[in-house]
Amino acid sequence: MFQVFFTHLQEKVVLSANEQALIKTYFTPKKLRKKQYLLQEGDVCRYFVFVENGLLRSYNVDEKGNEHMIQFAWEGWWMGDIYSFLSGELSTYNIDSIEDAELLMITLAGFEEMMLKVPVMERYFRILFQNNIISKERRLINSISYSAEEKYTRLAAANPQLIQRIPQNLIASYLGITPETLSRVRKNLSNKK
Amino acid sequence: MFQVFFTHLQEKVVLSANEQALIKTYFTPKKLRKKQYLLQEGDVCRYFVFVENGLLRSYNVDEKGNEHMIQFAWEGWWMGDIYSFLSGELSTYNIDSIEDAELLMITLAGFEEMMLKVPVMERYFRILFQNNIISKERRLINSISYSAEEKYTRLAAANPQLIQRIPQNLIASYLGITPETLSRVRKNLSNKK
DNA sequence: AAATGTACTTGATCTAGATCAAGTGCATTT
DNA sequence: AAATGCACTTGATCTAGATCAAGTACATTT
Repeated sequence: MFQVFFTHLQEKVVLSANEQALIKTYFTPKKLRKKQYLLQEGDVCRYFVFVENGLLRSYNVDEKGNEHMIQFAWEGWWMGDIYSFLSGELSTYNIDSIEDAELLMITLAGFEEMMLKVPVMERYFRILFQNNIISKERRLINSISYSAEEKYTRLAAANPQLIQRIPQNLIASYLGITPETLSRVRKNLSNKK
Repeated sequence: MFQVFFTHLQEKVVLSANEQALIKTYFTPKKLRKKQYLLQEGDVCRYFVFVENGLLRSYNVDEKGNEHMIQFAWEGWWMGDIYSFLSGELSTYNIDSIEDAELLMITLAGFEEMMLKVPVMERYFRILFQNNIISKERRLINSISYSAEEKYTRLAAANPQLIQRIPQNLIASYLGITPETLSRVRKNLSNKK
């Protein structure tokens, strides 16, 4: 259950057996079936979760009922509404699973205590967040700078696994375009070849 | 020269006088005149910089010559191309100053050594990056979910200082809309009142 | 196996925002 | 003080992508 987790941690920091054992105690495993919610808007995000396997998504729903994909997370990724998690404010996010998933969950109290007891986790999260900023910044540049077709081809180039694994209508939403436009963009690209 | 800097640090972590003295040694002060470059595309981003005062911007320039604002940074903010800084790869970013600025610069070697010598800086940057993720995620949601008018009003609500301090054409670029559209949006909003 | 639902495609139309173009008012340079 | 150059505005037109609508193909439920 902690296999992917510790593999992922050890890619960024070195952990002793003692530290690993201690870290484990802060997490609660949880299984989530396809389509089940982990968080619904209006609730507080009480857990920051690591995905051992499976696939989750987070999204907002606007006044017209349209979903806007914020993030996808599969094996080795973290998921949550960090703002709500840290501040205790109500979340506007929905989080549910696209595929059956196994998760490791930590509360805010656990998160904070773990940092004090296992200081190397400060380093781990510093590096994790650092990388996250880089990818969010890229997505942002993509979003403000390019046409629908370019957004898609750049995403496909930077993140081919995402294209294979995520349904097309969710990719469209992730890019901020309609499913119809994405369908036409793809048709267009396949004709070009 | 380090006033804003240590005030900012102490908002997030506690530092002894010794730690402060040691931290200082890793930074080089620099003054940057209005319109001067700190980084040009094609160069490697050798410094991560803290803005003591003044105002910087980072942006990409696309094939058509259009600028796309990535970030603004004034007193108390950090600026750089984190990806290029950490990886040593060439940057696509340009960074220059909108207002005369005083900066504190650290190299990658300095950054890494500082983390080892003053471990509480891991915590500082973890918290800094954490907050940065929250604001980038908001900007991203704004970008994929809303109309030009909504993008502007939401930015103005979340970040009124930005509206006051940044020229309108740069705000337009930051939002991913044209200056003409932003001008019309503002006219429209002032008529509504 | 039938029925229902959902993802995706394709076509027709509409519209928000881009583009192009000209004009105004400041600020900076000479 | 004149001249040059931006930032911003306003108008006219164009277009990429949204919306609306219908049809097809799987997948899931009953």
